[in-house]
Amino acid sequence: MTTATEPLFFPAKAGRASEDVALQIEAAILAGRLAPEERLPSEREMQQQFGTGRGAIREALRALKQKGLLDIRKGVKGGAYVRKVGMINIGESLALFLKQHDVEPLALVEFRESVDQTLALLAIARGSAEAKASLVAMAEEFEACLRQDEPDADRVGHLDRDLNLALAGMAANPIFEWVMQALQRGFSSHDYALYDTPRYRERTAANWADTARAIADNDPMRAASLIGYHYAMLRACLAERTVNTVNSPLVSPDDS
Amino acid sequence: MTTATEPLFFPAKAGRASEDVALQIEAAILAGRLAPEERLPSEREMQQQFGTGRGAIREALRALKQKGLLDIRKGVKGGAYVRKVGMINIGESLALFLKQHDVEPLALVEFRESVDQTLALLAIARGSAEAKASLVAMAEEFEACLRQDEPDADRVGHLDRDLNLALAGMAANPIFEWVMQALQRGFSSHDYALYDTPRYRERTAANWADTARAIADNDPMRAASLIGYHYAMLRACLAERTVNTVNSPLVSPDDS
DNA sequence: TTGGGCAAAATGGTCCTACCATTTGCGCCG
DNA sequence: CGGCGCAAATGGTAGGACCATTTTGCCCAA
Repeated sequence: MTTATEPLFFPAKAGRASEDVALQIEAAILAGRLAPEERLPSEREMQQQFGTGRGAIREALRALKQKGLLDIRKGVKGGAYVRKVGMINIGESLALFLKQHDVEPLALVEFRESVDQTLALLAIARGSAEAKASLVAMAEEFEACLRQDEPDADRVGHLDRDLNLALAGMAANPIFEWVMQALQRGFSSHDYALYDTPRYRERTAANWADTARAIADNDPMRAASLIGYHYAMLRACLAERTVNTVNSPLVSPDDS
Repeated sequence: MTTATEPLFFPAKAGRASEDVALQIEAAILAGRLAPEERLPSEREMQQQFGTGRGAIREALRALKQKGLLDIRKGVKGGAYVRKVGMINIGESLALFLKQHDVEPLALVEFRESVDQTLALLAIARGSAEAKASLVAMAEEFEACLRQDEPDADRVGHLDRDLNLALAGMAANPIFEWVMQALQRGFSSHDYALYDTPRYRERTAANWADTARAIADNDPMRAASLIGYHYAMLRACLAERTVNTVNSPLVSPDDS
């Protein structure tokens, strides 16, 4: 508490001033010296603290914003705010990857099946009774929603997403959550295909509910079997719409 | 071929000029209008094509560089070059995530074991005979390297990385390669712990070689068992260095 | 007293201009 | 013929001015 106005930033320099600035700010964030939701000094202030031009500051902030660490607002009370979350903008990286390589849907399905199988095991082993009950409730709500003649596509997508994330959360492993979060954007559009096809819709919904119950009942083999069935259906469904959707958007970047 | 000097970029826009510029360039890259290794116009040229100031151009380029789409060089013949690679800066995202949440190493181990098990199955099923032979050769070279009294840490790290990526490549699924690529940075530092401990070193090397042979012999159960053993050792090794390294760097960002 | 609207201040967004640093390549000189 | 250095191209930085947006609060009117 000796110095209330700790410098926090050193005058930086080395030809790559902007990178230096970015590194210092990032370090301050990761070290916790800048808490989430906290506001950084204004550009004109930092320009003096760093002893550099405003352009360098702006480029550093732009990079950190792109990196997902900052949130920049205009107007008085504006400025750079430290972003709280972490999982964000990962999905964007995967979306970019999918766009550049236009990877076939089956590869995505395959990967997700692998993750889901492990996830089910971990969820059974570590999920609390409440979490398991909640998962079953969600799955049954999902089932009810899909049984309707006119399912609300938005709601279906949301419930499906929540189900997957709930399952990932029960595994008590942040990496799985991270990957799941990243994958959501990329494959949700394919999952929708499953729900759009009436023939698969009911079976898929019932299967989800059965899977949730198997997890709640601590029956790993049954859960694995049901998950396998889910993806078998998804593969079949995708096979049916072979070259039908030649150039579907696949993923939609939302730059909010 | 009607217009040799296709405009390629529209003059744009008010308010969010830099974002607009970034979007146009990104779109041009993803649409293939800008090929990898191709060089964009100089900042001073683009500043005219876009009808904007140079600062806006620079901020856009900075964002795209951070995004992993561009590579910027100085001097004459310098400028912005479209990056060829695909796996881009995913690893950086994960490294950031690990730093922010300081996730325990065991979570990482757990996830990678899950991925590796699937990877081995896919490699057996899809890997060509040449690829399998190559994997065995690499594993044996790795083993030889680790048997030395004074293993070259750099070389060990490189070989370990190449082994993992080779395995991922044999799965013929870009997503697995993508994830593996992402995990390398965050994980390698822990793997090194295994190789630094003499007691585990030889066993680990031999185990890698055995695993490669099991894959080459199309023996999935044996491969699975060996992989399990690898991670059992890694867990034990990590357990031994419990709170010893309280605040180790874990991952080191290299902004080359 | 209270409500609404307007003005001022803070702050990011942009443009401009000049200059510095680095890299490449060409031409000059030995 | 060859090496060395200078000039041009280009990104990197500095500083200043102005615009756009948003918040705050003041002032006037009902």
